[in-house]
Amino acid sequence: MSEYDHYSVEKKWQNNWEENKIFESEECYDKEKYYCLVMLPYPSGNLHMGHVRNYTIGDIFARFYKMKGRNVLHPMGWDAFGLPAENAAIKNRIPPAEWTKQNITRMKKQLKTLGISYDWNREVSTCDSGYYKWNQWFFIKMWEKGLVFRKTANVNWCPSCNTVLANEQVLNGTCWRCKNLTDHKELEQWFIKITDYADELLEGIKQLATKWPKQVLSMQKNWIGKSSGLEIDFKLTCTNKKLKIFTTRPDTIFGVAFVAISPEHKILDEIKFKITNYDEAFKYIIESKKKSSAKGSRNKEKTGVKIKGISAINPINAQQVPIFLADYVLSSYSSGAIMAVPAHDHRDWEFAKRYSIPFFEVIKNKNCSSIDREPYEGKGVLINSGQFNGINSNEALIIVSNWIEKHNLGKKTVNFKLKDWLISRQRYWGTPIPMIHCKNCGIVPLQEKNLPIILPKNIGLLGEVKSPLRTSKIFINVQCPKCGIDAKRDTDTMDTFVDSSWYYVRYCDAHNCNAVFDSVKVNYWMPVDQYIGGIEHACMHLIYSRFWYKVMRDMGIVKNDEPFSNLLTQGMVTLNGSAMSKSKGNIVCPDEMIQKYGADTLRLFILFAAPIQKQLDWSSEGVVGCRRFINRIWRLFNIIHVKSNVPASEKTKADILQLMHYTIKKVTNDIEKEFQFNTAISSIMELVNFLYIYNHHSNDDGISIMVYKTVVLLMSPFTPHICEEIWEMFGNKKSILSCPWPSYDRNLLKKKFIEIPIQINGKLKGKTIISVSDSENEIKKKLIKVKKFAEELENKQIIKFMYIKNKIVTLVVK
RNA sequence: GGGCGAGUGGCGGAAUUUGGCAGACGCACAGGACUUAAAAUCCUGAGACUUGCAAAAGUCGUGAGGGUUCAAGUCCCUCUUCGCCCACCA
Repeated sequence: MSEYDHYSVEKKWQNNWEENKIFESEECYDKEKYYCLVMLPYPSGNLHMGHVRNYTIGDIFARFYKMKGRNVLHPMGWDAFGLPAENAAIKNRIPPAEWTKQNITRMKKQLKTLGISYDWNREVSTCDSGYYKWNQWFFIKMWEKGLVFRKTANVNWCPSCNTVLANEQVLNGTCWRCKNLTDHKELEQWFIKITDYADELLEGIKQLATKWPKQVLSMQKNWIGKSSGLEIDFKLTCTNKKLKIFTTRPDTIFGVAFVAISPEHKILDEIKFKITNYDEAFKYIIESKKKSSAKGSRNKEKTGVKIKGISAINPINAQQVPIFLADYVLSSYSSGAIMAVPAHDHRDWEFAKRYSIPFFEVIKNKNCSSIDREPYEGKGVLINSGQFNGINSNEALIIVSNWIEKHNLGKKTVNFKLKDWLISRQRYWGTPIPMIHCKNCGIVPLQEKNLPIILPKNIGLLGEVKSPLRTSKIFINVQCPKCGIDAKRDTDTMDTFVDSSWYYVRYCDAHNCNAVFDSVKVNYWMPVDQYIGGIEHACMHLIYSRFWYKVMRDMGIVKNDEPFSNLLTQGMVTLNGSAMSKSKGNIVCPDEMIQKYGADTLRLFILFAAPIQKQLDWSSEGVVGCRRFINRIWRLFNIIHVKSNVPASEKTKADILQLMHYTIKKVTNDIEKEFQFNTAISSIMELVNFLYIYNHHSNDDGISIMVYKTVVLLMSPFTPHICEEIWEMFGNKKSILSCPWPSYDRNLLKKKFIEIPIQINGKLKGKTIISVSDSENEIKKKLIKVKKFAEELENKQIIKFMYIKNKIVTLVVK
């Protein structure tokens, strides 16, 4: 038999699968389903090793569950809108649509050479009008429900991408895509009211507790950032205006030393005539604005300015306290103002120290450390707190809150860090927003029958232009659907995260022209049984999708509360420790590997090299080992038919059968429960190694062939091409995918004889073979007969003899 | 500063669920067989140190230190280093 020729075998089976439509899911709703989904890629032009890892993982699940008899849905599509296409267009003068299409064609071809089992019938591309029509449809539905709204706000602005960004898309003050520093701008924009679902998004985390990675859940929890507290009105002197502050520590209210407000606080305009040092304050406002948008906005140095001529009145005891403008108070969180209690909050403490503001303690510190040296942020008994003295913090939280509410001075509230989702973008390559601005009627949504609004093709993209759609007169000018007068279309496009917030339901009914999808189909396939992707989407895509699904549920078009039952986040593939990216030019392209070693080898290697949740630093060094293993499997086909003239002993036979059943169990469990593909593969390697030895020493081909077939079946999700080929060589006419996944016999899992270690005084002194049915006494008798241990125990007194069943014998001697 | 996770041979990693032979499997390495030779393949070796011609024996060993236990990579305490995420959220 010749050396394994991966090129022709892989080509053969890829064609065979396509011709026989092996990967198409059945429209058979009484069969148990399995929906396996990988995060859809952006068609950047080339597959990199991160993609290979991601899609191979998905393929293992898809093929495994198919063999387990499930009706598997394993679709693929393209997150095709977005800025890189536009940038490429500006740079190379290729229309974004064309550039995107070329890239999709190329990447699809690459995916096929990897042998991933996608049902290409359900392919979606978010830049197709047949897809984005439904973005527009959702937008209008949400507008009708009040979930889409327009407001003027201080929004994040990326000067390099020339567009606004959602909160989630600003990472450490930089743009999530281009990594440039972002700015703030006061602009009127489209928002989605994701905050309406903040509580439910948080609650839902409990439901996902064991099925999503902890890290993702804690990131989401942190991002949603719920905190319960009290909103309190502080009256101001010299005016009848009130200032709302938010606190989670009402128990410290007697310790308020000052009130701090954000320099961007709106009340400043209303009270400016009362401020005697307005010039100074105004200067500070301008400066802090500059600082916050400048580089390194996360400076820890707290600065502020005391407002003169006006003070705040603590409602609990009518004490007057000074008001400070302070840059450490966020304008975007709650009311943008706080009551500062330096004795019990480290930020207020730092500020008070810096500006020499006097303060005193109101919670007794158990550790007796002085508040002059550090603030005490723990709980304790109230002191210096008038009628509340002697009460415990936890009780005081409730009592003070009730007191404030009873006297109409404020109310209990809940605050979230989560902000409404800003979804308009001043870019071209995205879904046009289906709204019309009419002088008479205001904002008017398009009628459903007029959807989609097609994104016009002939737009001159010269860069630097904000909202390129403005330049198209044909696009902009329209008649108002309500009153008929000349009106203008909205020229912004939607954030591309809208596209990916619901694509997983579209796959269930990918080409429906009449509705976003047929609920019967969606209710069969959803939720996704296994979702796979990178952790970088923990707080963007994965929150948006959960939100969108809940909206669809409330629209009555889907059931359930959560879209993704199980989530697996694979680690990044890096090169010399840094992420692969086009701009760094350190992308390792899979094509070369596939050509040299074959897709099976590459798939096997990328799973074997490291646990999938961990980062994998790329090195092609171990690849040969995987290729060797594939060759060993290939060669076995001939070897098992060559009979040796030595009969196998009963023990050897029992051993190989035991190992085979153990391996089936191990591989099944590793795929199904543990997501540990590296150990699944190594256990198959052990079985193969043993099979080589067994076959060498035995004339029994029946067992060899049975074990070999099992190996091929177990390997087939990992290395499908070679396994199909061998399967066919055994005379099978149907794809190996139609063969049931091997099962194991519990009775054969256990060995009859095992080798166990013997410890004396905690040190390993030797090993002995025992029968699993031996009792402690039997073992004791056997052991004393062994010369070595007898010598070891000479002149010594056995204090303790322990036999831990089938694990260890341990002696304590003196 | 807060949260999550991790530290095991020359390297990737296994064993942590339920305390019980640390280093599975693979890479790289060394020796051997086959070959005119090479590649490929097959066999053998290998944590470190000490003693020994050798067979072998002993000591140490999972980031550091301490504890519980007959027994700790695994459990408890203290510390440390690294990675990721969030970061003045009152």
